[in-house]
Amino acid sequence: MAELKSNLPQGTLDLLILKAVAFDPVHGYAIAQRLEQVSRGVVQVPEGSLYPALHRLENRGLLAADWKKTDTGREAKFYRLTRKGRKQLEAEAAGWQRLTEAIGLILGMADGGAQ
Amino acid sequence: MAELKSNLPQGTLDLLILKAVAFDPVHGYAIAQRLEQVSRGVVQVPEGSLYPALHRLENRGLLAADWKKTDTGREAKFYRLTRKGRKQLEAEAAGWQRLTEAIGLILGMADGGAQ
DNA sequence: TAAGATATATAGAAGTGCGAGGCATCATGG
DNA sequence: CCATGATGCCTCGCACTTCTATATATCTTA
Repeated sequence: MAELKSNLPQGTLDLLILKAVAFDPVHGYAIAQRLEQVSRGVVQVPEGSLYPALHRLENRGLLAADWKKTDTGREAKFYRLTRKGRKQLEAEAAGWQRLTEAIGLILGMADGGAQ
Repeated sequence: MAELKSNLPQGTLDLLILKAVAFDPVHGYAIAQRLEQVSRGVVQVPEGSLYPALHRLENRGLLAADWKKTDTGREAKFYRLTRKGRKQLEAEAAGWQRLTEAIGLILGMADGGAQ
């Protein structure tokens, strides 16, 4: 069994959370599930990473939260994007794309070809 | 000026260094320049990140180093991939691709469609 | 009443990146 | 002859994030 766990690079989790919340208010537990589902299990978010990240984003004013009832009738903290958070999401998404393109260039370097 | 500094996500630097060294032995200073050039300036590697990373990779047995003379006649530490390092590079490159695809799926989620 | 899924939270450990500094050599030009 | 800038290596310590482990509580089902 090789390493099937795909640890998220530092800073990436915030972007994913912002994106997961962008559509409609969701509570933490569901965010993790949503990310895992959409990424087909590649992205996994342990709770010890998720909740500190949510509080971080809330403190920075990128997320806001309200307590509501879930479908199952339990109280849960539903997070939503603030205006600032949406802006941040756009910026981070663009930055991510720039970065992946740049790294793509590097990984595309010939390493067996000529020079 | 917005944030023009492109911080590398944690763990990515190792991959880039391994790749930069994969073709031929290079010394640290040149690795940073190579990465910056190929990525068109998006990836920047400060020395405070570079040298600790090189030592890390050497200690893990992924890189090996020899002192040689550069074109300019100066002594420099040339790093090369070990067999283990090459294997690691392949694994990390594959992992990176899996990850970017997964994140691509997430970022591709509709968030502004309805409502 | 026990188990398992749902749901939130914190503490501590571990790892990484980066700024700031220090050292040394070589080429250039005043 | 000496100052400057580019080359080239290195370490210290802060800051930040992630993960493992743990604690708590509710609801459903058996």
